[in-house]
Amino acid sequence: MKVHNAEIAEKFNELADLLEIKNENPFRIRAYRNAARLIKSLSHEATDLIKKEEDLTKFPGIGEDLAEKIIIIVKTGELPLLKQTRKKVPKALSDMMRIPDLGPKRVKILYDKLKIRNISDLKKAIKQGKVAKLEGFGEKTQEKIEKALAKFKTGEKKRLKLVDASMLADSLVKFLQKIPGVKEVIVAGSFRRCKQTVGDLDILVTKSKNSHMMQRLLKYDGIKSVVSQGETRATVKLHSGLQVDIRVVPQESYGAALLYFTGSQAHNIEVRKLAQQKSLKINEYGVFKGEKCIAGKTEKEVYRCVNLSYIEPELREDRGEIAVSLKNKLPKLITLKDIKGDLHCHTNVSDGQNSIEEMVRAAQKLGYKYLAITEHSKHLTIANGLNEKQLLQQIKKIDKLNPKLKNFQILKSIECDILEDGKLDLSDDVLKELDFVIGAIHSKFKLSSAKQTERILRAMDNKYFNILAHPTGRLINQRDAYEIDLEKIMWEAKDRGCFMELNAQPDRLDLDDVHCKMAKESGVKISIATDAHSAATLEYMHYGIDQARRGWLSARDVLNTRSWFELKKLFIRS
DNA sequence: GCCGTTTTCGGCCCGACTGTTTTCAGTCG
Repeated sequence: MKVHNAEIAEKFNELADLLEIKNENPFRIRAYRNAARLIKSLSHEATDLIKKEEDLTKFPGIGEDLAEKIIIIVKTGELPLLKQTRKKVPKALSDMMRIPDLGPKRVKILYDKLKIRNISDLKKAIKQGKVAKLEGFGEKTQEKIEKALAKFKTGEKKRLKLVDASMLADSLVKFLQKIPGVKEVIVAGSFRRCKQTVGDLDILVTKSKNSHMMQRLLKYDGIKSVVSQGETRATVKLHSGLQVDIRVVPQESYGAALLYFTGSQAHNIEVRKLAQQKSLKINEYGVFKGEKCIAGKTEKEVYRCVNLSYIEPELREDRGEIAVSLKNKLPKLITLKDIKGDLHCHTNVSDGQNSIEEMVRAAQKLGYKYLAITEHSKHLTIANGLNEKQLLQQIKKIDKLNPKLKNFQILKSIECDILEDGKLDLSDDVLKELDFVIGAIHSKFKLSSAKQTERILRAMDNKYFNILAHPTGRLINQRDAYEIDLEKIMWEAKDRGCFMELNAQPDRLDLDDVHCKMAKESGVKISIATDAHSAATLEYMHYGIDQARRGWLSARDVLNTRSWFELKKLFIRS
């Protein structure tokens, strides 16, 4: 069985939890956590790197010992040190640390004094009022834990999709901006870094001295409860369950605060380490030389203090951006303005809502030069997929429409099903009449990785195949990616002159950021496409751009930053 | 456990808020 990066990371994280409860050296614990984070963010499976005998110690934070441990996990699926540690500290204590207000210290006290080994022990002890009597706990803490327990379910905390968080953020930001004395309001955190999902919102506010922003904030009708509230910081929960942290900072600290609250935490730590090396100190109020503040108004000047060129928020994940920025070699990231057209959308001929004409008008309004109409093919009956005859009719219709358009081209295409054996759903006789062909998997998601990979490679063997749509098939928070060897597919796509899609539907975002970077490294160009099923959703393009930027993509890495004239040549396979 | 114009030891990012304290530890981001 192949061990995935996420499983390796999980083992290191659990080990870190247990060692923390054992009160071990905090820096050793941090090393395990750093390693877990690093492994999760790798664009390659550790299993594959080890197979290729690559030296894992080249990654920052991985030394001889951790490299050896990763190899053991990959080879045996086990981490001996973790097994031993579980004998001294029960695994369930690590789960208990997920409960708010319970950290390693309190979990240890509960375990030592009350023999609490799991959640149900904890519930019992609270009922008997034993927890409140423990040193360092008290009535209020017991009450808080009791409340948290009522909601606590094991497993990952649900993160909101960026599109959903966006609606909640917009409305709150508008409310804050109307409060007298409030100057700037910006959502920082993972939202500003455009992560595909966000766990909470971090909102940064600057205001005049006499503004009673914090008091007025509590009048916002979206707030369900107040977790904490001070002069410069408040934490509230919205009715949707989303937690919001609001921080007030002085105007002169705006840049330093924005940098700090944008994160990621790992990125900030690296920046601060650089400062430390230069005997500077960076906190959310500025850059300090001794007592003296030497920068802080803008993010750019904070970065400059430690010899870094400005790093776009989407890159701040500690995935190598610091080292590249030191050399001033960061890529110029793609922007929405670079996009010249959309290469994937549906009309009411298959399962879309609008006519071709309506879709075209919407695309022109967005300033595009072309729009590809890509209906489903016949195998996808549920979506009114087209057969050969129907597709030929649509081709004719588009040929009639095109001469009437000024400075705009409708492209003839199809989102053709890839059948289980890797054949395409429509005959070559019709496919050859199209400007290009998108291939997609809409069935048999459960094939083995080897079979699914082979299926896609066979489809790409067809010389009319150009772009692989939503390559992993995942739906955020709903459906996992199907098992495929994406790295192999990318190399083979490059070989055949095929391309990958970044599907910009907010619940797909497929390829994701890490895979985009992998594609860039493989030399495969990407089509950022909305897969719009209505005129309005052609505007989802920016969600794709967000992830592309997180994947380090420049305009040249993306197909549809090109004119149709230039693009046409890339679609002709030799 | 990692790392090195402090290179094999001795450091390792930094501050706000809460509750339980009476000056601070724990948790969180």
